[in-house]
Amino acid sequence: MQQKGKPRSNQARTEATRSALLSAARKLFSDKGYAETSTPEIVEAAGVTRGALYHHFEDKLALFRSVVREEYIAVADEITASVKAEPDSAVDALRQGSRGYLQAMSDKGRVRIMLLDGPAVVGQVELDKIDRETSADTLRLGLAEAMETQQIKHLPINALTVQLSALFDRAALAVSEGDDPEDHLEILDAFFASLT
Amino acid sequence: MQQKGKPRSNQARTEATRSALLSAARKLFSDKGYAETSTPEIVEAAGVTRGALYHHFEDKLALFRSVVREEYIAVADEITASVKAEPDSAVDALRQGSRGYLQAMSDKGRVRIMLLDGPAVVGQVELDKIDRETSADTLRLGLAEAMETQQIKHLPINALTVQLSALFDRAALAVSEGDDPEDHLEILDAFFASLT
DNA sequence: CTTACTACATACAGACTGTATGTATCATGA
DNA sequence: TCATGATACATACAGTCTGTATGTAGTAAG
Repeated sequence: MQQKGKPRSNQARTEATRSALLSAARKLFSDKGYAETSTPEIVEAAGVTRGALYHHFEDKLALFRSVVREEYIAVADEITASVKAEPDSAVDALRQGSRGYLQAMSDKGRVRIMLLDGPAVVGQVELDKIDRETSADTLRLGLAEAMETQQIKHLPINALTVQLSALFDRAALAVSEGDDPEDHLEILDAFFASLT
Repeated sequence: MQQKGKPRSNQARTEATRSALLSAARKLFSDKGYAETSTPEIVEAAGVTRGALYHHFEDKLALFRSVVREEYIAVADEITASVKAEPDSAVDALRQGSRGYLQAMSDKGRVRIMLLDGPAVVGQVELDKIDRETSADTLRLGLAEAMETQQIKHLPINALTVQLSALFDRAALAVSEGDDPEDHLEILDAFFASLT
C-alpha cells in the first residue's frame, strides 16, 4: 500500500492543481461574486495553498479571467450544439441560437460571472475579445453572410452584432432573475423579423 | 477677518461634507472604478477624514449607491430635456429619447459607473429599481401607452422595456469605446420600426 | 547520482475596511 | 446664559486581504 508520497509527473501535478483551482474558483465566484471571494477561500476549497495559486496564476484577476474564458467556451459549445446542422434560413439560425443561448445561460452563477462581474472586472473590451475568440465570431460572420446573400437588411455589421449580443445578454439576465424566457424570446423574434 | 473657527449650522456642515464626498467619489469611481478606489483616497480628495465618510454613509457601498443614484437622476433629466414637448408619434419619441440617452451617456466615467460597476456592485435588480424611481419609469409607461393606442405592436411590456434598455445601454457602452453613434442609432431605428 | 528545474509551502509587508471610542461644535430648554 | 444633550466629526485599532519574497520538496535530465 502506497504511502502519501505518490510520484506524479510535473505535468499531471500542474493539471490537477490548476483544475482544482479553476473549479473551486468558478463555484465561489458564481456564488458570491469576484470581490467577495478571497484567495484564502479559493485555495481552501481547492485543497491547495495560496502559494500554488500564485505559482499557476499571475494574480487573482488572472484566475478570474481563466474562469471567464472557460465559461465562454462552454456557452459557445452549447449554442453550437443547439443549432441544427442546416437551418432553414439566417433568421431561423438566429432563432435557434437565441434559444440555445438562453438555455446555456440558465445558470445564475454563469450569468453573474459573464454578465455582471465580467464586464466590471476584466472590462467589456477584453470580454468582447474573449467572446470572439471562443465563439469563433459566429454571430458576426453569420450576420455578414446573411447580409451578403440578401437574407437580411444591410446594416452596420459591428453595431448590429454588438446590439444583438446585448439583447441576448439582457434577456439572460432577466430570465435569471425570474422573468419568463418566452416573453423575451418573443421580443427577440420580433427583432429578427425586422431584419429581413 | 474670521479665523478658522467658522460657525456653521449642522445642516450646512452636513450638506457641505456630503456634497464634497459625493463629488470626490464620483470622480474617482469614474476614473478608476469602484474596486480600485479606496476610502482614504476619496476622503483626501474631498478634504475630510474617513470618520466623516463613515458618519454620513453606512459604508463604501452606500456611498457608491448614492453616486449611482445621482447619475441616474442626471441622465433622466437630460433625456427629458432632449425630447420635445409633443413628439409626432411614439416611435418618434423613442428616436428622440435614444439620441438623448446616447448624448447623456457620452461620458466614459458615467458609463463606467452606471453600466459596468453598477450592475456588479449594487446588482441589476436594485439598479432597475433606481432606474424606475429616478426616471419615473418613463420608458415603460411610454411603451404601454403606445401599445394601448395601437401605435406599436402588442408585446410583453416588461420584457420589451428591459430589452430596449439593453439596446440603449450597450450602444452607449460601444460608443464610449469609440464606436460611431450613428451606426448604433441606425440599428435602434430599425428595431423601433419593427415595433409598429 | 548529481545538478537543475519545477511546483509548491510559509512568512511577511503594505494596504484597506469597518468599528470603537474620544472630542469639538452646535442645538435646546430652563 | 448656561448646562445638557445631540450631532459631526477625528483618531486609533482590529481583522482581513493581496502580492511578494524566500525556503523546500519532488521531479527531470545528463
